[in-house]
Amino acid sequence: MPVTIKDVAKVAGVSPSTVSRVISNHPRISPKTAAKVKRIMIEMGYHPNMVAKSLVSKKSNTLGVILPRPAEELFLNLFFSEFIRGIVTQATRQGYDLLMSSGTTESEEMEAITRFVKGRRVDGVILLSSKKNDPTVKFLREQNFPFILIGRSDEHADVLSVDNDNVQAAYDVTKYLISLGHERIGFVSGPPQLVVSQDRLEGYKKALKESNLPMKSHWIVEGEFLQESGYRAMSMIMNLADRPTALIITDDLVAYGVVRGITELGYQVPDDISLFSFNNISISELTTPPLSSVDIGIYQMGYTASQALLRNIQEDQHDQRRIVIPHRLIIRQSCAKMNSQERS
Amino acid sequence: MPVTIKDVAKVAGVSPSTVSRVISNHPRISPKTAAKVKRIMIEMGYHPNMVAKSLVSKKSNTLGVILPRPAEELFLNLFFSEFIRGIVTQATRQGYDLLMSSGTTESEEMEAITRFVKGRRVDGVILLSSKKNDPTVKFLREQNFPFILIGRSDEHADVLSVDNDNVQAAYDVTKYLISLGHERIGFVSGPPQLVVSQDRLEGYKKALKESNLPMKSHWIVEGEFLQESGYRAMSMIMNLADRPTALIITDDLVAYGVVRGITELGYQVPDDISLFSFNNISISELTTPPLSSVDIGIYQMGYTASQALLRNIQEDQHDQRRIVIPHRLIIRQSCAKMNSQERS
DNA sequence: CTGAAAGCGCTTACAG
DNA sequence: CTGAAAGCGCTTACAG
Repeated sequence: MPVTIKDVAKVAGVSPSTVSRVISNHPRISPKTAAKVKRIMIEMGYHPNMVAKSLVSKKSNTLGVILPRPAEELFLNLFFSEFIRGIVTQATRQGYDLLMSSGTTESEEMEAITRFVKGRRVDGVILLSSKKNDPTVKFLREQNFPFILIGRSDEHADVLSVDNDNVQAAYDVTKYLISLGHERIGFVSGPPQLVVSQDRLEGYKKALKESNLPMKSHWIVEGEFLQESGYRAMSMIMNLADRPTALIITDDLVAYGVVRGITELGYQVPDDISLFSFNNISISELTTPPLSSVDIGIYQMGYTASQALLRNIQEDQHDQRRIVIPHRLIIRQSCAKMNSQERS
Repeated sequence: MPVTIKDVAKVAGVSPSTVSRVISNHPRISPKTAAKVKRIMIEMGYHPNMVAKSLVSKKSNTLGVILPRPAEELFLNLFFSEFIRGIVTQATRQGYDLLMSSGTTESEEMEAITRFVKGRRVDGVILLSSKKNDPTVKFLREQNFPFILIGRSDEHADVLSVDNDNVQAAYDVTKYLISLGHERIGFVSGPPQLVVSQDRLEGYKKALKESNLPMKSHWIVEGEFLQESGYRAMSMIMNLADRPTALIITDDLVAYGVVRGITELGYQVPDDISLFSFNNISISELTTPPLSSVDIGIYQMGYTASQALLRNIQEDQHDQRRIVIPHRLIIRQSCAKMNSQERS
C-alpha cells in the first residue's frame, strides 16, 4: 500500500489540505508545520500520486508523439533517434515527460491521438508527419488542442510548426555547384507527394533558372528514401549522353546507393561526377569519399519543437508561427571544381 | 468542456454506473440499454478520461523507459531507433503506450523512475542500462515493481531480462575466423566496465584457448563506441611486428573507424587484414568492403522486452527468467581465407 | 438488469 | 495559518 497524503496528515497531526499545501509550497503555511510535514513525508517515503494530481489539476505534464506508420518509417527512422532526443531533452528540462504510441494505419493513428487528447493524457502533441490532408491536424485544430507540426502544411499554413527552409537549402546547394563550374546538374529526389521533396526540387529549379542553366526532366529522378533508389537511378543517369556533372541527392542514405552505383559502373566520385546530399546523418562522413551534405539540424528541430509547444501550453496564448531551423552546407570531398575544357 | 459519463447518463436517462458498465461491456446489461447508450456516446463524442479511469483502476496501460544519460548515449543511440520501435510496436499491439524521460545524472535518472513508479504513471519499466551496481534496479526490486532489464546484471541474476549470449557470439566469430585459417586474431573492444564488453572478450579468449592459439594482450584494444576509437587503434595495431591477420570489433561504427585507419595506412581489407564486427547496424553493409557483422536482433530485443514485461504485469506472476535473443553471423566481404604460406 | 453510494488520491475555494 | 467539504471523472461492491 503506497502512502498517501492522508497517511502523512494523520502522522503529522494536520489535515490533508495542509499536507497538500506544504507540497505545493503554498505561501500561507507556517514554516514550522511545513518543516514538520516535510520531515514526515521523507520519513514515510511519500510521493504524490501523479494520476490523482492530474485528474484535479487537468494537467498531465506530458507531451505526446505518434510514431510514423510503416510507409514513411524508413525516411523518419534515420532522424528518429536524434529527433526524439532533442524533444525529450528539452521536455525533461521543463519537467515534462513524453508519451509515445504508434499507428499502423491512419485510423489507428487517429485512435492513438484521440486517446491522448480526449483521454487527457497529454497537454500537447508533436506531429511528425507533414502529409497532405492530414486528419490528425484537422482533429487537433477542431479540439483547439496545443500541437506543433514538424514540417510544413499547405492547407494549414497558420499552424505552429518547425521546419527547414528547404527551398532555400536546395537553392544554396545548387548555387554552390554552379559556383564550382557545373552546368549540367541533376536531382535525385524523394517521394513526390512529400512537401519536403517538392520544396527541394523548387529551390533547385529556381537556382538553375536564375543562372540560365539547362534543366532537363531526365536529369531528375524521383524515388524512395532508400539506398536502392539511389543505386538504381545510376544505371540510368550514368548512361545518359548528356549526363550531369553534378548530382543533388535528397538524402544521405540514397546518396550512399548513388555512390555504390557510380563505383560499380567504373566511375569515380568526384572526378567523374560530383555529389551533394541532404540531412547530414552520420553515414555521410563515412562514405568514400566523405559526402558533402546539408545539415538540417535534426536535434535542434526536436528541441525547438518541444520548447515552442511548451511555451504555447504554458502561456496559453496560441501563437501560430512557423519556426525555421537554419541549415548549413557541410562541404566534404564529394564535389570537384570543373575547369572549362571539361564542360563541353 | 469535454463530455463525461454523467453527461451521457443524463441524456440517455440512465445512471452513470450503467454508462460505465456499457463502456466496459459488462455482461449483465440489457442489449437495449447498451445499444442506446452506445449510440448516445457516439452522438455526444464521448471518450473516457483515462486519467480518472487510471486513478480508480490503478492501471495506467503504460510502460516506462528512461533514456540513457550522455555517457552511454552514443553507444545506445545507434540502436535506439530500432529498439524503441520494437518496444512500441509490441506495446501498442497490446494496448499500451510508452512513457519516456531522460536523466542527465544518476540522481535525475532515479527521480524520473520514482516519478513513474510512485506517481503511478506506468505499470512496468524497461531499463536500458546494464551497469554494475545500478540503483534503479535496486529500487525497482524493493518496490516489487514489474520491470525488465536489457542486458545482464551480475549482482541481480534473478531478474527478468533480455540479452544476447555475447560470450557465445564472440566465441562463434572467433571460431569462424580460425576456420578461415587465421591464427593471430585481435580484438577491438568497448568500455571495459560494460558487461557486454566483458562477455565478448571472454568468448574470444575461450575460443583462442580452445584452439591453442596465442593470445597477446597487445592485440586487445579497449576504447569507446566511437569511430575515432577504431581509427586510433589502427596506428598501433598495424605497426605491430606480429600484427594480427584478423580483427574482431565490438561495434560497426568502431569498425568503420578501423577500416578508415587501415585504408589510410595503405592497407586493404580483407587482403591485408580481415574484419568481423558486431551489431549489424545499417552502416555495416555500406562500408567498402561490406563488413561481416553479428546481427544481435535489436528490434527483436525491444519487441521481446515489451512482450515479457507485459506478460509479467498481466499475469502478475513475476517470473524472473533471462531471455536470450539469438545472434546470427552475417558473412559479407571483409574476411579472407588464409592459406598456409601467409601464416608464418 | 440497474441505481445510489462510496471511494481512488489529490486540490482548492470557503470559512474561520 | 489551517480545516472541513466538495469535487475531478471514473469504477464497483451492495442492494434491489
